Amino acid sequence: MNMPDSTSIANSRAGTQERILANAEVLFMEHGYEATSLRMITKEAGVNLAAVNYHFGSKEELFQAVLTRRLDPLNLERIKMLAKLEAQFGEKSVPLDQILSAMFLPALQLGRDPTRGGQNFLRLLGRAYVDPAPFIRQLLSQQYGEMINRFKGAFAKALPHLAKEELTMRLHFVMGALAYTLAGTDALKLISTINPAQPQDDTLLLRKLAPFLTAGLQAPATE
Amino acid sequence: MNMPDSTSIANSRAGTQERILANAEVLFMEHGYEATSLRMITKEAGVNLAAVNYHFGSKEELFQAVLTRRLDPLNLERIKMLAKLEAQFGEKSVPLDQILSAMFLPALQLGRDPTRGGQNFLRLLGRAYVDPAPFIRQLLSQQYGEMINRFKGAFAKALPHLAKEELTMRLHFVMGALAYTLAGTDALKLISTINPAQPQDDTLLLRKLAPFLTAGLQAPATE
DNA sequence: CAAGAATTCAAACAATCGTTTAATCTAAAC
DNA sequence: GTTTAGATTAAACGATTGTTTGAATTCTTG
Repeated sequence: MNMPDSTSIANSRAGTQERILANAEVLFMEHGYEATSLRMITKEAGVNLAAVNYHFGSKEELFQAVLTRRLDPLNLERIKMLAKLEAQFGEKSVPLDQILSAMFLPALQLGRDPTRGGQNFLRLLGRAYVDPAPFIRQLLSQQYGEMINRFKGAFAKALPHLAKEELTMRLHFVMGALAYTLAGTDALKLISTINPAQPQDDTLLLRKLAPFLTAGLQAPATE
Repeated sequence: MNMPDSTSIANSRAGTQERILANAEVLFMEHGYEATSLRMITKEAGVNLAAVNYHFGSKEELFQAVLTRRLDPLNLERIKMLAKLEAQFGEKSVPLDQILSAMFLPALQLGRDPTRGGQNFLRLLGRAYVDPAPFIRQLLSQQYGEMINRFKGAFAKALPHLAKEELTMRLHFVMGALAYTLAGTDALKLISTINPAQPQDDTLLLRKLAPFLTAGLQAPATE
């Protein structure tokens, strides 16, 4: 009788599933995958311990669900944005800063939107980039594969002076700086003590990153 | 009677301690801190399980020992190299690429030297950069604090057009790209399939990174 | 309302974790 | 050779891990 939302599937299910996902996202971000126990998650979510295995199957599948829920739409958005730019510029190559903005802007918007995970998810993503767990590496490569290849083509067109191998490496550096930037407020404190009183402007960091990477990508090719 | 090496401390001790450190380095790198158990380490090292607690006190202290053993000399070398450059240029600022080389060259040499941990340790270090564990974050900040501040001064002198905050962020990006580059051969495969047959030239990656970062650091300041 | 599927629940599962204990062994000191 | 401190060992500690079970409960469907 009660129908809290308009989904066609059972809604009592959506309630606990959503609570698990939301709390797992935060806890995985704070402590990492291995150091986060299912008991921490279920306790924080206010659901029974067995609920994770019932709804998701295993801890690994839960992590996968946490990641793909946000990552799939994000990467689709990026690809759509790039496609629009490519259509707009036709035969000409899309300018470098606009390619980069197609990568960053969707992530920026997601970071500002708490209903889509916000900053929490971006940090979780940054962590996952360097997690050694094989199932995470495999998950990321299949989640990112298509998006990266599409962008790689656009970059190659915009940077014709670069050999294919060198371009690959530079994209690697771009991803690294991006991942590291997303990964942590903590890490910032390592370099210097940024005024902790002033509210952290997360978008500022990413807006400063784009010019840095643009210049790096445009650097002359090495011999 | 038997004296296998010239250390003044008991040498049977140095044997197991060294075996533990060496194997822990590899395993921590492969699986991360949390996912590596003391039983994996002691079994691989061929020593008793209790040996870790006896010689190092705890798992955390073992990890600390693994890190500082390589990191202390590395950062000292970097500082010494920078000091030499600063003495050479006197009042003038040290050129940007030479500052960067003072950061990278010692790491490069360490990566090529298996007796100092080689590529294994560099990857472990890259992982530690983004590990959420508080004791790792604290350990790194006290290990890196002095070195980073010294280099920050040199960078500020070489890039007078940058506001202090912007410079801090750019150094953050530099560390990110470096950490990510060090962290993984795996991560490379995420971006593109680099010919797996050809033996991976680890130094190539770092030599390509320097021009990229130099250009990024020299980018005009944002408004 | 009754039948049945879907979900939640407390409890226990076997396995593994880091750490500690006390006995055994080694090797140098007197 | 005896003593003594240091190192290694097997075994067990209590706690926690992810997962499973079967009964209790809730919800949807006829």
